[in-house]
Parts: sequence; structure tokens; C-alpha cells
Amino acid sequence: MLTPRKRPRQQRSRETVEAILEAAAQLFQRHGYAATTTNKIADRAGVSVGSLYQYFPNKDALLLALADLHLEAAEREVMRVFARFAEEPPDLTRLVTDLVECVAALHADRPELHRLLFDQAPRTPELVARFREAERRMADALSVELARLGAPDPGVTALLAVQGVEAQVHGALLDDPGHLDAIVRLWVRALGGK
Amino acid sequence: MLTPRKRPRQQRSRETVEAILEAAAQLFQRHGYAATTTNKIADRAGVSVGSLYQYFPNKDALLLALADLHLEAAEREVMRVFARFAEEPPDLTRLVTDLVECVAALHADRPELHRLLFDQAPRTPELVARFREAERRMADALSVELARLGAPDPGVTALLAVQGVEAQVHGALLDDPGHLDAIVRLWVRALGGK
DNA sequence: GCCATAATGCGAGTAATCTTCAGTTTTTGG
DNA sequence: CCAAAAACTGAAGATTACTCGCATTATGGC
Repeated sequence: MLTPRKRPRQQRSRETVEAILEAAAQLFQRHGYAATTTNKIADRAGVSVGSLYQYFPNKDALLLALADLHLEAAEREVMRVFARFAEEPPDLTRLVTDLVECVAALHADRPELHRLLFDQAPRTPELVARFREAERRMADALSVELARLGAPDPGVTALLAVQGVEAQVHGALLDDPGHLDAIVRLWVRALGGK
Repeated sequence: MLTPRKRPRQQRSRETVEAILEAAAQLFQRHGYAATTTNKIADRAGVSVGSLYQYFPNKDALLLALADLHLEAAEREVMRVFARFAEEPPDLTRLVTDLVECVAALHADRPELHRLLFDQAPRTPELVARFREAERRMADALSVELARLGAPDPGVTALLAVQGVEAQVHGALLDDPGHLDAIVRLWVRALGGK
């Protein structure tokens, strides 16, 4: 069970949950997952451990909640890129460029939290599932654009692109941000219909 | 510190280390990382916890050791594919096909252990570093082939290909193994020089 | 074979930490 | 104003990673 055991109903408890998540994010970022105790999180949030466990059944649930927030934000951003393109004439190079830039920005923003969630922390099956669902939704949106561009096999290709770009951008930002250009060129070639 | 604090010098202790790793692999696979205690590992290995901690400074070190073994094996297999191609005339389609098949086979073999190491387990910086080093070496080998094939920008492209294929195959084996063909076609297009 | 030394093995105990729960305080709605 | 629900508390229980002083086994020179 990784979902809240109790829903906050009153304003007071909603603020408590907020404070707990904020404290968790800060401490996880600063000291890592393993080194952060639930008692310290409760302390920093200004509540007792008991309150924490009223809304989060265990430590992993805190991580999952943070991951959900982060994933939601990421998905929103990517979808905005697609929305912009839906009303314009197709342009593969610009689509790929904007997408890669968007993904890079998502990785670069709050890098500690990002790496915490996707590198360092134990990935529960639940977390992995959430991640793949978001991936799937983004791929579906991309698929529409690819079809418009006449790319071959848009359905599968879109999913492969989402997965590939994610992994490559992740690597590029650790290795050499200069690679970002190469990623764009690679995908323009891969998706260029002819 | 994640490296052994003491090297096994005698035959007896080498067997102990062997038994501990075997027990760890089995229990991690069966019950997951968090649910496996170091005491249970020692029990199953037929030694005491003290002995375990003589060769592994902490629980994470067990994981790192297993990951190293797995990574070494994987790298060997991929390198064998390249070695085969080095003495033949260039053939992009066959190269990509063989590579994707090889990576897929690596993922399909002992899938629980694989998912333990790369999904579920906490990725220590050390583990991430090992993984990226192996990636780098495989990319360098691929780069030679890409240059022979006249692919553009072989150095960077090879790294992107290794990262991309890894992520895509990983996804395909969870989603739909039928995607493997699509991965091959995608990369043939992306790497096809002209 | 003998023995000093090094290597290995042992496992109860310690400290840290997650999680619970019985009881208190605060809020809500009639 | 008050009963019931919601929220909060924090000491105590339970689990578990890891230590350390000591016992056992192997090694290599004589």
C-alpha cells in the first residue's frame, strides 16, 4: 500500500500534508533518501511522526508522492510543446528541437530532486508503473504529430522516440551538454520519412 | 566505501565470498532488496553475519558486486558482436539486428536479477558510474564500426545509440517484444549514412 | 612435526530507525 | 453548546544494519 491511508479533509490537514511533502523534498535532496529519517521530516514539517504516518503509510510513499508531482509537471510541459505544434504546419526539425530542449529543461530544473527520484531512490514497482504510463501518454501525443509528418509506423516509433530521447538527454546532461545538438540531428534523421 | 574491506586470500574465504554472493542473488531476486536482511543472506550462505561484513562493508556493496558481475558479462557479449563484425565487410542492417538481439537476450536472461539491479534497487553513485563506464566502452567499440559504415559523427552517435537501444529494448521487453523489429528499423534509418 | 603469525569465522549485542497506537486536542455541523 | 469526527501527539515496540572481542583454522619457516 503506497497510497495515503487517510485523505486530508480539513484545511488544517491539507496544510500538514503540504508541509510534510515540502520537508521531505528538501531533506531528501540535501541528504539523500536513505539518510533522511521520517522523524526528521516530521520535525522539519513542524508535526509529529504520527501525523506523517496518518497520510503516508511508509517512507516510500513520500517518494512516490513527490515523483507523481514531478511527473505531472513534466508531462504538462511536454504536452504544451505538442499543443503548440498541433495548430501549425508540420516541421520535423523544429518539433524535435523543441522536444529535446523541453526534456533537457525538465532535467536541468531541480536536478537534485530529479536525480533523487530517478537515479538514487529505490524504484518501487508502483513508481515504475507511473513512469511508464506518463511515457505512454506522451508517446500517444507525439504519434499524432509523426503521422502528420508522414513518419513510418508512428505508433511504435513515437514510443521509441520518447524512451530514447529521455535516456539520451539524461546521459548528455551528465556527460556533455554539447551532445544535445547531436541528439536532435539523430532524431531528425531517424524520423525523416523519406 | 563500497569495496571489500578485506580481500579473500585463502581458498576457504574465496568460497565464503562466493556463497555469500550466490545467497544474496537468490534472496534479492526472491524477496526484493529491502526485504532481504544481511542476516538471512549469511544464514543461507552458511556463514555468520560477521563473515559477511568482513568482505562487504555494507548491504549496498553486495548489490554493487552483483551488478559488476552482471555488467561484465553483458559487456563481454556485446563486444563479441563487434568482434565478429570487425573482420567482415560492413553491413549496417546486420550489425543493428545482431546488436538489438544481443541486448534483448541480455535483458531476457535472468530477468529478475536484471530488474533488481536496474529498476528496483537504490542506485548508488558508484553503481551509476560503473554502468556509464561500461556504456562508454561499448560506445567506443560501436564508434569504430559506424566510422567504417560512413555514419555521420560516429563518436557521439555511437554513445547515443547505446543509450537509446538500451532504454528501448528495456521498454520493449516489458511492453511488447514485437517492438524489437521496429527498433532495428529505426536505427537503420538513423544510422544509414546517406 | 611444531609453532608463531596471519587469516578467517563467529554471533550476541548495539544503535539507529521505521512504524504503531492509545490517548489528547481541535474542528465541524446540527 | 456539544457530540462526533478529524487531526495530532510522541513514547514505546519491532526490525535490522552493523560491530567487536574472541575462537578457530590455515600458512610457512624451522
